[in-house]
Amino acid sequence: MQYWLFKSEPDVFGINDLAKAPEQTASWEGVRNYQARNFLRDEVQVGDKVFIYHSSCKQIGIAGIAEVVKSGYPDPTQFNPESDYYDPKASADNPRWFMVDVKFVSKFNRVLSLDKIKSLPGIEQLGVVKKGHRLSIMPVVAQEWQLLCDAAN
DNA sequence: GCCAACGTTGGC
DNA sequence: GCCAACGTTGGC
Repeated sequence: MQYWLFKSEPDVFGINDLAKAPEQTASWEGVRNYQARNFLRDEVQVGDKVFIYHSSCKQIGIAGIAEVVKSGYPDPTQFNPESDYYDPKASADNPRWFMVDVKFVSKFNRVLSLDKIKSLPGIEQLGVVKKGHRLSIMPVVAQEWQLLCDAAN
């Protein structure tokens, strides 16, 4: 079992949207970055826990927790010319982009803010605190996960 | 809305 | 395969 952090813009899809989704489950579609794609395709597994991180918004930080309920499979939006995520170079035989399904687990009483996260000793290796780190899917080690959960309570 | 940092593209 | 130009991300 591994831990992850998924970034999202709450204006597009945030922790509340996940909580309100049918069966509180949603496809994590639209990831268009190769390194993040590789995580989704090869490493994210059913049962893994995921921090939902809100970016580009008023309250930046970790908003809650989700759990992976389906591991990597081709993201259908890449085949849909109507979609913002359409990729003309992708084909059904040779899909380029992958996604997983996640289910809502919990929402923090308050967002664990980026400022607070940065202030935690021992968190220096977490991608999200590094300047210029733009990866939207990133691994979190168990120690960091625990630290962040403690800080959220 | 600014801008630094980063990823991707495409000409050579 | 280099690298400049361009587009995007994301905190501020």
